[in-house]
Amino acid sequence: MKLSFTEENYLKAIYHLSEGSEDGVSTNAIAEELNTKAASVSDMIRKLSKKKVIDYQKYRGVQITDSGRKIALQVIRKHRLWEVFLVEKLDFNWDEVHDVAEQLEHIKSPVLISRLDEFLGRPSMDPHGDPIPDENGEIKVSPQMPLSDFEEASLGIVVKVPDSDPSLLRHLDKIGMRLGSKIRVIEKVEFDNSALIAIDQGKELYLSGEIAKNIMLAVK
Amino acid sequence: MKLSFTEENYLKAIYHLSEGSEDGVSTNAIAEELNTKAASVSDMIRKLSKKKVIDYQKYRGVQITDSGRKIALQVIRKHRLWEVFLVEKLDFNWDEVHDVAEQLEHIKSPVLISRLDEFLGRPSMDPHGDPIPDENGEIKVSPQMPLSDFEEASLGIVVKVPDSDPSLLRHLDKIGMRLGSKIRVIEKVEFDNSALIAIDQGKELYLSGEIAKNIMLAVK
DNA sequence: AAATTAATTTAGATATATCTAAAAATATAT
DNA sequence: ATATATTTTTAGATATATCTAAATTAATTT
Repeated sequence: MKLSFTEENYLKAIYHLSEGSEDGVSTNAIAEELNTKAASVSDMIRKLSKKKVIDYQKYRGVQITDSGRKIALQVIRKHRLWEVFLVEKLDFNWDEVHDVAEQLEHIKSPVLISRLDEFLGRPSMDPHGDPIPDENGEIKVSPQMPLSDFEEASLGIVVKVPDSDPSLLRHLDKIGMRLGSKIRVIEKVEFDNSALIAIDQGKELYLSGEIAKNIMLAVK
Repeated sequence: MKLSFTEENYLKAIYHLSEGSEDGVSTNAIAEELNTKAASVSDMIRKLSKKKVIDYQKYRGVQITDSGRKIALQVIRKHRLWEVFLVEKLDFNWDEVHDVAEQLEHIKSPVLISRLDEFLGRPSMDPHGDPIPDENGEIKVSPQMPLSDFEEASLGIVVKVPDSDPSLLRHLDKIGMRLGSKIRVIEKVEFDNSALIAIDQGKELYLSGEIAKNIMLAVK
């Protein structure tokens, strides 16, 4: 199945919009996501439906099919692998990679992506902490544990912080730690369970054991 | 100046076709190069002419302008840098890279290519021995001629092979000839223009005149 | 349930790309 | 130099994409 650049983008948008809900995706939602008009979406929907990558009944929204989901996940896989390449190999900042990856994700080559994956050391997540689907479209939810359980010299990405405690969140904000932040645990202090960490390859600082217990990291 | 994928391909074709000759490039030649019809070429020519990347007078062929050449050379630069990446980093064979590079060359990003160039160690030629233009479109050339023009008992180094013909590249791979291979021309057969050569001071073998014409050697 | 509002589709308009066939211009041969 | 052949352009056809505006369907309110 060969899809155009635009068709792939529609499919990706539909995939993202259907995540977390069983309902069909509305025409208007797709139009908004892709900065286009509902009429254009209607046209494209009929086209994608004919290719069996979505299910569609008039006025009822669309559902992505298994084959459509597989394609969308391959595009997402490519996008995220390229992001890893840009950040790890070409020293892009993670806020600079999106637009380029948006182009690179549409390159068609049977071997390119598997070679790139290997070259990058088969990473499990992109620079923002999002998981990278495998060749079959499977997403492994990466194992995660509190920062306090990490060994010295290990890496993790912030995936969860307690949302119930404003004073903690304010502090995290102040030290520049947010969801997706890359954490390197440099040293663990036995005395008080505090830890010396580096955030996003930047400044080093000590974190109390109390805080470290409350920050969930995905193992990298 | 922002050109579409297709416009860039036209410009690249016109650049290649005008190399080595002062005459304008004919509509038919462009059509053949791009596997399209003369009528379509006429349309595109008017479009590119309006953008001042080519000069054009009806029925008189086209000449690439300085600004057009600059754009073409940037596309070529991108193509060749990506080829280096594919071969050096992703272990592609040099006969596998052309189609992928053909896609990658159209990725638009101000920083991507300079970062890639740096990552690859600012290479001066691609895996086929073609020179890589710099950011300003300058090409550094070394004196070279086809193997078929070499005298008996002369030496050369493989610097270029056509990147468009996988069957030739596969054959060269099989006989152990690659970029940088040291070639000694032992004997030239007048009858069919074939040549007896030695590769890297190793085994001797005959090369047809057809192949010899397509292999560029730097004079040693 | 009827009326109103919102969402979606359809119809038709506009723009673009690329083709075939015919016309026009140029090149070549006698 | 004229006739013939070739190349190139133009005109018109077809296909595609995307928009606006109108029509239709569904959802919400009263």
